[in-house]
Amino acid sequence: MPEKFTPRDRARTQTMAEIVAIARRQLLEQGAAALSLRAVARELGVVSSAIYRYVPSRDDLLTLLVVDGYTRLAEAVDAAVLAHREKHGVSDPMAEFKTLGHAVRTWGLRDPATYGLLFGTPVPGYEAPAERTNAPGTRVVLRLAEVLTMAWIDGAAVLPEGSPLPDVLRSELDSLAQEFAAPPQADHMAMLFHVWAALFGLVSFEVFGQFGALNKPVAEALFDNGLLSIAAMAGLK
Amino acid sequence: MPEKFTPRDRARTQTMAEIVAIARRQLLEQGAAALSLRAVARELGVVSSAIYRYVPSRDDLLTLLVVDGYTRLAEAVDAAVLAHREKHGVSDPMAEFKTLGHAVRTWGLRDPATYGLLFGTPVPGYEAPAERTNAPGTRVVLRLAEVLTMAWIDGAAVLPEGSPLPDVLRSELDSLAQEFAAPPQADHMAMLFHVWAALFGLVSFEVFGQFGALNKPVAEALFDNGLLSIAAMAGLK
DNA sequence: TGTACATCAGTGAACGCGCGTTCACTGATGTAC
DNA sequence: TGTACATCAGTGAACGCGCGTTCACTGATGTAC
Repeated sequence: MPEKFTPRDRARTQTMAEIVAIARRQLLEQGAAALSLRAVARELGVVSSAIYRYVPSRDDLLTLLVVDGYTRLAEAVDAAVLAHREKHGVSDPMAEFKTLGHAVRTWGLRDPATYGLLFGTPVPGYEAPAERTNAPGTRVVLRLAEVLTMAWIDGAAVLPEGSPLPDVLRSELDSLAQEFAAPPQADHMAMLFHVWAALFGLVSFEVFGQFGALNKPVAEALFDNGLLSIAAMAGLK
Repeated sequence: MPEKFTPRDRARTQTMAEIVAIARRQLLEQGAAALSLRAVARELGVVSSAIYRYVPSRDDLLTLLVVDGYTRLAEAVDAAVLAHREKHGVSDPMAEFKTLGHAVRTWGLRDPATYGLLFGTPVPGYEAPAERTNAPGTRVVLRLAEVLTMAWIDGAAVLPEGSPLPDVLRSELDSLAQEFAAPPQADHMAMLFHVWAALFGLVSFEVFGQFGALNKPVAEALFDNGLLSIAAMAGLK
């Protein structure tokens, strides 16, 4: 049974895409809490009730934006990392890590509202449905895990030794490690978390304006230097 | 000219405090964007226009909350660090750093809404007035700077060497270092930033629920382990 | 100490606004025979 | 290929709601003489 796409079908998917695009722009201009179906309808050039043909509720529109945001971020990151591999091979994990980090930062600065929706203050009264959100939401950590794991496995990075993990934590991380395919030990999982959090901490401070006014080249150099320190924390040189 | 406090004066300061407390609770329940003067007035048991005797506008109420939040956080951090010094003397910078970190985390988890107001997505359309916000907003970094600097100076911590900072960054950080009294070099300033960002990245992920559901002892152990890694990044052992 | 006036907290009505969502409807597009 | 029916996008009116802010007011509290 070959699927047929009628003009109506095509119009529908196009309208859906337009709705998401409009919502994204409004998010950027006024924040998640101010996102309104009526405003989207208005900009779409359609009466306010018509929007319900496409989106069942305001919360659903938010979910659409969340999924779209995670996906775009992951695609930006993947594209950057894979392009780097294309060019230089897989031999330089430090460069890959920096590429990944800069991709996150660039994306966040370009679309701070969506970045905030994904990594900032939760929207009050809204909880993203895990079954739609988990898969796209974990793509970046998984890529990060891949980069670090390859380095740890082939010896390009050596985890600095610290005090051993407490047992509760160790067992929890060991079972979590299964899902991540690669990192061999709980210590690696813990470090992965810390690197992840530190990276997004750096980006969040800049995107949310916590640093105050730094001019662009300075901010960029500071971030780059931060990536070096974080990499060193993970034993990457 | 001795100041007299009439009953009216006392009533006023008390009402002001009550307004801030109510606003803080509403922030917690519904988020910054939903904070409304009318709702505060309602809960205060007063007609909606009466609130204007105390707060000139909604934005001003937000500023009050921001200042109050920074101040309470700084006081929690200072109290924890100073209590630690009281007990153990000043000789253990690693313990002081961990104390500081845990104080930030505990405070953030206890009042996630205010934490989000200070360190999360900016409230759309609102910009905190720097002249009221800067002083309380920098207290925690300054304390962090103090802890790290003491360690760097007396040799308890040694900054790992990395590639030299680019010139733009170095000169910017050198001039910034003046304001911070202590860290002798631009490299220290850069590391201070990274530690600061990494610490708040860790806390933000947990407060904002990015980690998903971890039970309490696990989350705590993971955080504690993260602090160790961050400290190591700064050369603290 | 007592009185006249000024200050201030709180009232109640009103303004104009935008929101999410429902509903019965019209007319165009698609489908089955 | 032509017709009858079903599906769907979009309309327009309406619902009940909460918001920030202004204004003229009343009555209690504070201050100066």
